[in-house]
Amino acid sequence: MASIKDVAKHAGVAISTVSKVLNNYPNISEETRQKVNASIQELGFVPNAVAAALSSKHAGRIALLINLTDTAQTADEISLQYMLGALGKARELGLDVVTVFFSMLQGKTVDEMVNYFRSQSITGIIVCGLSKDDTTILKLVKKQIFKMVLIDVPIANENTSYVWINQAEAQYEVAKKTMELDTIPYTRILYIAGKDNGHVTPERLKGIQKFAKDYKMKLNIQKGYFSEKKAREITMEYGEKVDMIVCASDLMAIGAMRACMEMDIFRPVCGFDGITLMAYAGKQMNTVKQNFAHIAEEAVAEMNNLMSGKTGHGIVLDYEIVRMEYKDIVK
Amino acid sequence: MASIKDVAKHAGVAISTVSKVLNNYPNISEETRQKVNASIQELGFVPNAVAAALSSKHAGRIALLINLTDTAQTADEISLQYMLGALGKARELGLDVVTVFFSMLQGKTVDEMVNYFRSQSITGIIVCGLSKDDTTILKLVKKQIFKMVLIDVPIANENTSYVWINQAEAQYEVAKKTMELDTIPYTRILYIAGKDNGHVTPERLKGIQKFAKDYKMKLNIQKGYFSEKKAREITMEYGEKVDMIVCASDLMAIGAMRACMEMDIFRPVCGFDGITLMAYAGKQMNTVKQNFAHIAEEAVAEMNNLMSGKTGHGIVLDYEIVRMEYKDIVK
DNA sequence: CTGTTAGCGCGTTCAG
DNA sequence: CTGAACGCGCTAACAG
Repeated sequence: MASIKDVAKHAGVAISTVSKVLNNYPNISEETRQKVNASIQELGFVPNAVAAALSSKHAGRIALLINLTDTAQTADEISLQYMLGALGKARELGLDVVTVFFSMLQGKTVDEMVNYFRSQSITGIIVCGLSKDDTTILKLVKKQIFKMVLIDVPIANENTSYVWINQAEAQYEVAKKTMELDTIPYTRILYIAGKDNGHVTPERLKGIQKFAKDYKMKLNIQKGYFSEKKAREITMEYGEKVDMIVCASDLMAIGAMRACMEMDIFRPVCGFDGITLMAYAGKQMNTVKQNFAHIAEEAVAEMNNLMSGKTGHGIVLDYEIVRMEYKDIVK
Repeated sequence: MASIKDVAKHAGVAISTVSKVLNNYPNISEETRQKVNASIQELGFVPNAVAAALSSKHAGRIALLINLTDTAQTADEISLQYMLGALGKARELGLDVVTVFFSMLQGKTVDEMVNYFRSQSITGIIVCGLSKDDTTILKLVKKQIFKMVLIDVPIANENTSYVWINQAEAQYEVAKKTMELDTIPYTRILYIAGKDNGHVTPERLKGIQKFAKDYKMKLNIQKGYFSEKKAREITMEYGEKVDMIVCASDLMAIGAMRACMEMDIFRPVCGFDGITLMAYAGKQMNTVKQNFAHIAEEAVAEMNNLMSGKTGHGIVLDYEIVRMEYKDIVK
């Protein structure tokens, strides 16, 4: 196992010189850089990330904090896509990532969390699925001890940044596209919202409210709590009295659609997220397709900026309005 | 940020004494042990995993290698459950885990993989979703450079071990339970197998073959490649001519069930794995429910054994035969 | 532009 | 049973 010392000996230079070449430091002559790189190649040397992390405090160990919502194992796709994007990008940027689930932090105080992350030499934290109920983690954000990038929670300052899509606009657009499928004018709309404690819920609500206003529609807002069953019950109760059902998540859209099918009525339903499960609803449905892997990639990139001393300014990414059905996914 | 040095000072002992307490070394008086533990509590000290990994070569940084099968985003639940179990148990045992997806290793040679893991100070690797096609990783196993624990691939020696369930027996049992739902004797059975390159496929096949033999049934074996669509096509072709359809995965069972519904025939169908999606098939179905999180926990525990110098002997875990339907999951 | 010298925080002999 | 001393592989001042 070749170490930096071996490379230095092989190239006939000092250890620190090798280190400087590795980290792209400025004051190195092109000649020695070549020489060192040649030795690195020859010995098949790969720098030891652990030692690097221990030595330089600034170095890039980051935690990927994932909130696995107990309500929906079927929405696991989202978490996994986050991870896929984040871990891939991190490796590309040479950052070491520790994956942490919310459940592993449960019951911990802010100080305990700080100790935990510090003990792991973690300096940056990316958070997926933060809700307003996670007060301890929100406190952690406010303390600004670590560089943090939040997904779907717009907070930005010197140590914090975020990545999300324009929720209000997306909610507006998917409703509009769904309405336009029909030529008959709609006048009544049922909106099944998420949880009050979600950061996206009020934004999406704004979107649908603007939509209802723009198109002069009567809006019935019900809380579905991102639950398939709740959405189903709401639809059973109000579905018949509206022209169209807009849901703040795919899972709820599935519940709503199932309710319609069971009542044997037809109402256009649309969802939000674009998970594969959507296709199992039984009928075609519109939804807002988010590219979660890409969102996570951008989050890591933004973390990299933050760690380089740049102030977070937040990143707004694109989405797509798509129409999904069973045959699309079964290949 | 309290370090081991602070703890030592606070407790009035040497650093090494604290270290010994932390690592449960024998020659420490109960009195000093108490004293040190008290200081640890008081200072909220958490050992720095990075420094520990650097210092002791044997120490526990392990990689969790996950194969995200491109075929089924909907089966993400399995991967995520593996991760949940593994990361939780690892934290409990004080092991540092690096999550790695197969896709990040694609195109790498064995030597490159070795370099990669070594550069991360990784000494143990847990592999989820290994197939016979992953020749490079199998070479890595044979080299025995790292301690490895394989899920569903029975290889055991000084540096390798595995965790799995009795595939043949489970396949037999789920078929039996499904048959017993009816009072009419069955004579023809359609088996939709997985991939030839899977390690579980031949085992499950053995199970169904024994079942067919024991109950004197005619067995039609078709390869479904774990594809929902393929299973659907197979069922379209052969479904009508059999009394019962046994599938080597839930996803294929869904495909088979959908085909039956479309052809408007009824045939009992059963699956394998117990993923939530199963409930979206449209009808009740039996399946083999595996506790993936627990499987992963055991894998980490076995890795811990391996790293302590114990020889791998493999671990066989339990499964459950369950009946799933939509209303079970919608809460 | 390059080499020397300290540590990072911890595990591990080996004297006492 | 305890503690001083050394080193893991690397980065980061500081000299030269």
